[in-house]
Amino acid sequence: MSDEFSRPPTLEDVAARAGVSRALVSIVIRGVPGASEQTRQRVLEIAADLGYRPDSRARLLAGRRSRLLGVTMALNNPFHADVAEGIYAAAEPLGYQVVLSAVTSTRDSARAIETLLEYRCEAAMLIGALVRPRALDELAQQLPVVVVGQPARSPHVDVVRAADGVGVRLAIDHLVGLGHRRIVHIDGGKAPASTARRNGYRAAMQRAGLADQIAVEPGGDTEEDGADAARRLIEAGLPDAVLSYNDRSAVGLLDVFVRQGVDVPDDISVVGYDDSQVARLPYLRLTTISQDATQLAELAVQHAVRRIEVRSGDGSVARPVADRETVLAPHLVIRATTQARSPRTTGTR
Amino acid sequence: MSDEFSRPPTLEDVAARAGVSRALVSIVIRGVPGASEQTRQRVLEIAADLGYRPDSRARLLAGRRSRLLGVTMALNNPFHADVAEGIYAAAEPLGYQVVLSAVTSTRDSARAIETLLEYRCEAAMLIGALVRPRALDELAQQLPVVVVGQPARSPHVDVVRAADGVGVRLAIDHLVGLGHRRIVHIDGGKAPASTARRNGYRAAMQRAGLADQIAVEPGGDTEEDGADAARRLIEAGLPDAVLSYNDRSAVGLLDVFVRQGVDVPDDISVVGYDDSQVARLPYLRLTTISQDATQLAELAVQHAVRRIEVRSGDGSVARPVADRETVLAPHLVIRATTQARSPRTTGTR
DNA sequence: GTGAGTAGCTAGAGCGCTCTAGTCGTCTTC
DNA sequence: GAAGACGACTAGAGCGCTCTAGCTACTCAC
Repeated sequence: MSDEFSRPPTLEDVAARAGVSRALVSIVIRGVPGASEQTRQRVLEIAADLGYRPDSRARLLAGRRSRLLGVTMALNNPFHADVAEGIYAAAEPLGYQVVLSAVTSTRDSARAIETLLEYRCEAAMLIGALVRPRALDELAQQLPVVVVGQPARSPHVDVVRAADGVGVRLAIDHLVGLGHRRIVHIDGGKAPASTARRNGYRAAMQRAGLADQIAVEPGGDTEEDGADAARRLIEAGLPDAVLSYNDRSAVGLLDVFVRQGVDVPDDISVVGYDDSQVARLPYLRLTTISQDATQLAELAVQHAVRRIEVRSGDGSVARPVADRETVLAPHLVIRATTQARSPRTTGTR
Repeated sequence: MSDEFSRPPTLEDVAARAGVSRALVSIVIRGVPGASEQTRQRVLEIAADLGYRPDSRARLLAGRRSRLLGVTMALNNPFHADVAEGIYAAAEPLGYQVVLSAVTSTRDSARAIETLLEYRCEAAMLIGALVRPRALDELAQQLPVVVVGQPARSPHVDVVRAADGVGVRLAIDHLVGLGHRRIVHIDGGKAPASTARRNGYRAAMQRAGLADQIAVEPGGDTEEDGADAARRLIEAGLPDAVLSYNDRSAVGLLDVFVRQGVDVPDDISVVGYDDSQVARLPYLRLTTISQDATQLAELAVQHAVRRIEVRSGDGSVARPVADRETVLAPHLVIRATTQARSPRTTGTR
């Protein structure tokens, strides 16, 4: 009873039981060629019988490569969670393992990154990284770095993100196609991508011949910001449609509209941004712009792996290294909050 | 340029530069006694200068203990995220590091647990574990296991969770105190804790002398389930108040109520369960029952550490081991969706 | 002056793996 | 039948740390 949990078996134990060398067991366990089918079976059986489980600390230490992909993320951010899920899914088929290091209120990103370095990850993937450019550069000197979901200043890191301008234009074109002309943009304020989205909105309106209709309403990235904007909009007279900085803000808009008797989409069309979980809620069904977290994740893993392999490849003839930055085209997800301007004349599809 | 990222410095490198032994540098880096203040400073300086960073793989392998706490969680679950944050916060002061292993759509809990074992964690903490009792028992034979947020069948694992019966009673007592009598429970269907909450509801109603008012409306754990229930409620005639299985279901209820012109809380009071992020949204302000993820996390870490230390302590005189299960009392969070039955006579506080 | 105690340091044996450089026996090839 | 190739296996040197045991020089009590 005092030995409730005994020391886990090692390669040595398996080797002894099988009457072969440690090295051979290692070969069998790793599934590499170099053992006869017969011994392979026997060793595998004994290993299973003993409950042998490779010790990843030792394995990592002894191997010349760790095949570890470090990922930092904010635990409470659903978008980060989606990307992280995608990274797991994309990394395993390529033979890489993922080390998650969370950024929380008691654990800043510097600490999270430190952990990745201590584990000797081969690359660091920073989701929505809140890292100072200087620190980013410094990190990039130690291992390949991929920033996911945001632009980054540093020329030494890879970036995988969605094109804000394109996303906004998709939304505007959709609304214009539905016959709307007075399309207001609810701004994101100080939030990361808001400048890009605001500029994208202006350009898209201009392109649609609606330069005279350009109207940016101050906002932010929370539901409350959206709700405030909605109240001002109602007071000032409703436009045809609204393009919100993000889904959260759009949810605030919708809430106020519903409570004030403004029907969406009969009275006004609303488009969000992000295609977060909330946009898909059956009672919300928000039309929005999707950043496709899964694809972002896939590309981010590709970037990371490419950098790793360039680095470990022979340095003599430098392989052509692809672009530092991959910008994805977001796409429009049409749900129930947008509709043609005058249902009577245009029909609702 | 071919050596863009050079091999990170080791203890050996620092020792050579400082003209001392590896062991002494180790002593300094770990901050344990055994070095003079003078050498300590010098070594630390050189280490910083070289950019030395301990290799956790080697450290883990060499030490007799890993001081690692393994945590499995569903990445996209906000409640899990809250608990994980709490675990990080509680573990570090005790000198334990956290290894996160995510459960995703491409990575089941067995795989997640496997990873924890390969890292030789000293305990496994399973948040909202979807693990078969048999597998749980098997796991518990290998290391201490703490299940967080859910009851568990196995007598060999620790459990830290909130008391559903108490939570429901708090909600009912609150509503009764506000003068409500016709209080309907929207059921959770097949969801984990729904039986406990349903029974708690019945008991609490009985206790309040409202046995004749007991009414359980079928539901589930999503917004849609809540919305369906709301529609049926409106058709059948509104009760005084509703206690929902969880916040998500309550959000569905609120949405339908608002759209149908039912005023909350004037016409009906609504109480959710979980105190998830959504309940706190400024435009929702849902009265709900909080499970206090932070405290759950703290207690879970305490359980884990206690088991670890009992195990590593001398097995001769078994230390008294506390209860396997800690059940926390949830508490009521009063927000804007509950109100006294008749504001005119009772006042709203 | 001797022995004990102590602070500050080092040597060296692991930890559980991977990987290189073999060895040994059997099969081909001309 | 000698040379070479190949498949199956082993020995042993690390990987970068921690930890025990021991060594040296210095202090102090008696």
